[in-house]
Amino acid sequence: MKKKVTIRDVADYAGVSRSTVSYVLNGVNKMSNNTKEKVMKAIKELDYQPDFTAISLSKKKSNIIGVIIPSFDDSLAPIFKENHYYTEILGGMEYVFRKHNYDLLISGMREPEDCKSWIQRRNLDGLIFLGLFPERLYAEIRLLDCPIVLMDYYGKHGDLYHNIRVDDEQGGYLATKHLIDRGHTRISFVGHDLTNISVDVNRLNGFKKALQEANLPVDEDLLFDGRGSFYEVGHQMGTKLLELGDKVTAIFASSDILAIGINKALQEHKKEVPKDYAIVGFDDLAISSYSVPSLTTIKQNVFNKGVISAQTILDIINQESSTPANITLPVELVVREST
Amino acid sequence: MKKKVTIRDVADYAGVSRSTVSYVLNGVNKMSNNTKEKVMKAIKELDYQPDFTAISLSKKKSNIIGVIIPSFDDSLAPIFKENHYYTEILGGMEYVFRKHNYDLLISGMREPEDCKSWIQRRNLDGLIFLGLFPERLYAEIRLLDCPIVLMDYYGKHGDLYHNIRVDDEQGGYLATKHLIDRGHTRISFVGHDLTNISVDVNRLNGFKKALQEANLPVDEDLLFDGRGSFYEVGHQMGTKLLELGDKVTAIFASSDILAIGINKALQEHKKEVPKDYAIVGFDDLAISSYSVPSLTTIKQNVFNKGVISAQTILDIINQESSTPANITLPVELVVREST
DNA sequence: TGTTGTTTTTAAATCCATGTAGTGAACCGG
DNA sequence: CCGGTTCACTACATGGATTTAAAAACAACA
Repeated sequence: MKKKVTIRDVADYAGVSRSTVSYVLNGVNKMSNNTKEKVMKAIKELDYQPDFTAISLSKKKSNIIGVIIPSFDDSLAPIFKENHYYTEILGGMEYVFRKHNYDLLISGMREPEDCKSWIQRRNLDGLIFLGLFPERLYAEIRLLDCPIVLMDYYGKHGDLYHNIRVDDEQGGYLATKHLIDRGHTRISFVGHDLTNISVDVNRLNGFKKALQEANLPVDEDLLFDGRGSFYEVGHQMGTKLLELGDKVTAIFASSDILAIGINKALQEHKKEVPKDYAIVGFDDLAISSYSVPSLTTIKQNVFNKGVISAQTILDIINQESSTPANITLPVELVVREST
Repeated sequence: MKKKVTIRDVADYAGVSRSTVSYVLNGVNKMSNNTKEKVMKAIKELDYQPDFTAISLSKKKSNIIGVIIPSFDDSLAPIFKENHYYTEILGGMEYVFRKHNYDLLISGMREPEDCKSWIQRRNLDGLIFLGLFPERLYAEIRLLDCPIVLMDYYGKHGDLYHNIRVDDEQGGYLATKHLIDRGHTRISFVGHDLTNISVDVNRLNGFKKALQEANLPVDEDLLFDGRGSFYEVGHQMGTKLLELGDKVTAIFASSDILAIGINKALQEHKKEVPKDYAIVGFDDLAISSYSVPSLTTIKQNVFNKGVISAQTILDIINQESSTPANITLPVELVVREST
């Protein structure tokens, strides 16, 4: 095991002081070309790799961003397993962070105190909250003294933070209007975790708006909501829908996984999609086009959402953006076989 | 912005030296109970959080494990997007690491040199290689002087590393035998990236073994292989299979996503599964049961694979395990609607 | 009381970089 | 040739912990 090459070795080898090496490395532009070359040569010949740990300690900056995802059951596994929305978004973040030499730390979260100590212990440069957390968390994290970006937050502390969302209401509207345009008048809405600050409420609002615009009644009996596994909820709701008989001919599900669960339940009961029931989902995850029939859905560019959240937090860190801003990304209807 | 509480503050507050605080914190058992209590009290009252960065620098240990995933197109996004195998496994790792106060850093990889410098810069305590990399990488990483765990590696450097796999050959065998038991004699194999050291080769071997055992010929024309997007490959191969007419009645796909692509293509051409074609996949990802029809598949406990790889690398770090060992986990046939 | 041995405690060096404050040399105009 | 400025570079303190080696405190015994 050979010893690690440090800045000191480079300095000695090049016959200069450590500060000089540091300056050359950090591009402080006042060294002579001669010295600069000597140092670069030494760095190359010794294969010197600066130590991020030492840099972090010295600069009080870790080049690490923490991403916090709500975990249940003390593990992220069920979320990773089912909700590909999260993993797709992480892909977008990783793409940006890698380019800027940042690393990405992922953690599930139990208590607000946990993220506080996580920041302090790891010297995190920023925190991205991905998903919906208990409302009191948003009050507490304000005190964290660390750049924060929220995603999909609709609660009352929204003005305090940078916030990336898509136009959920417009999405609900487009989905529902599409079904209406196809001639459907008895449309059901299936949501998940429909609290008053979730994305689903906004998708539901879009749903209602489209109905009203078409002078169709909003039948409360056709609105569904569930907790737990998205697929399971969809599957159960699909079965429930069947009991309603011809009171329903179309379904807007607030997420693709829900829609896929519904689709599965309907087909298990020998119903045909889209002949017997039309279904529209939301998200446009990869699996939506794999599905049989492929799923009409509201596409949100999840990858791009990850990219933008990453860029936003880097902007805050570099002081290029300071006043909290809501960024709302557009959505788009993608028509496939399920309608 | 209040200043961070350091070990020095704790020491002053408790009226002892910094070393004493450090000793108490690290459980070096030679302090008097009296001092111990004083220090603990100070820690609690000042809400002291030890700084991992400083600890890393001092101990040369970061409590961070790097997970390297093959990336194409300079981004992990396509992989995260499509191949849920990776994300499910990450869930298992995160579960273990969280319990042990380790964090998980994820990175795509381009060159072996990149991981070398990543380890050095971040002082990583261990590295897990998830997926298949160019063979020369496995020769080079041996020199890294850092605990390493491989997953799904079948190459010639296997003896040098701890290696977690499932019984791929047995899986291929079980899948194929199941199809044979169902009366199929003309069975096609669809693989992905079928190099001579991939998991797929072993699944193919199992496939061949089952055929031979049943005295069925191995028809090279029925063996397929593709590169790129799993779903796309499956979809293309599905279309190709149709051209073979009744030369094929059943398909064993070496991964669920392939199977789902095949299924989609077949159904687009009005073929019925399992009536016209029986399909068996491999992995048992969550989406396999969502699929229409739900997919018969070889279940590998992906979550558990993540758990075991995480535990293994922690064991190496804690010197509880030193000689490289292959761990082969069992697989299991899950029969669903597609056969 | 002095000697020896053990247990606690601490001062100071270390880990590896950054960055402030300061040094000496070259250069300038007068 | 002198005072002032600029330039190129360096010594050293700093960040927050660990850890070695040494000092202090205490105990036991003659």
